[in-house]
This record gives sequence, C-alpha cells and structure tokens, in this order.
Amino acid sequence: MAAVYRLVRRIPRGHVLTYGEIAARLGRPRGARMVGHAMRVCPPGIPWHRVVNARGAISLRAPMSGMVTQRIRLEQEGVALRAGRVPLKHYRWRTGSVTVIARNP
DNA sequence: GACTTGACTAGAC
DNA sequence: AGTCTAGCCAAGT
Repeated sequence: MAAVYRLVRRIPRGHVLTYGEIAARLGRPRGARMVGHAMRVCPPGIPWHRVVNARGAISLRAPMSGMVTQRIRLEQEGVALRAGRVPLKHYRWRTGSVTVIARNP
C-alpha cells in the first residue's frame, strides 16, 4: 500500500503509469486491482491522476466527478488525451530512465 | 473472520 | 474485435 503511494509520488509531471505496471513494479504482477483500491482511498498529496488503466484510459467509478478532474489535471500537466485516452507510447513513465519532460506544444 | 466488492489485466473464446 | 473468465489482494460488511 504505502509502496504504491511512494511510487506514484515519483511519477514526474507530464507522465502517467498504469495500474498493472505499478503493481508489477511492486512485485505483484496481478495486483492491479490493489493499486486501484489504493487510489480510491488515496491520502492527500498523491498525484493519483497520473495513474490510468492499461489502455491509457481513465477507469474511475465516478465518471462525472473524478473522471473529469483527472482529465483536466492531466491536461494541465501537458498530457494530451486523444479520444479519451492517453497515448501511453508517449507519456508512459519509464522508471530509471532520464526524465524526458513532455511540454505543452 | 469469512464473504463480497472493486480506480485491473491478460488470456481464452 | 467484442465479451467472458480467472487471478490478485485490500477494505468494507
């Protein structure tokens, strides 16, 4: 749990991670749901909006509140959503690699 | 303390 | 290429 938050906090601005990838990084390749739960109860100070599902889409259970918030906050960070999804090829954060900052066009 | 429920995902059909 | 199934594990009942 705490490890999830620690990792999410390290996601650089303008990048995203998937639930599954976070889980995998924590040694739980199938524990994506756990990450989802961790986000649901996330304490303040966690950039939870940088976490999306495996296809780069937002899969919140509260579409009209959290979903919009997440999209807006991502866009404010320079993550452009295409067709309601984040182009993971471009924005997925690679841990350990040099942080390539994605800027607004 | 079992049972259900999920911000999930990979594979089967 | 859409839908179903089975794993996973923390929290709430």
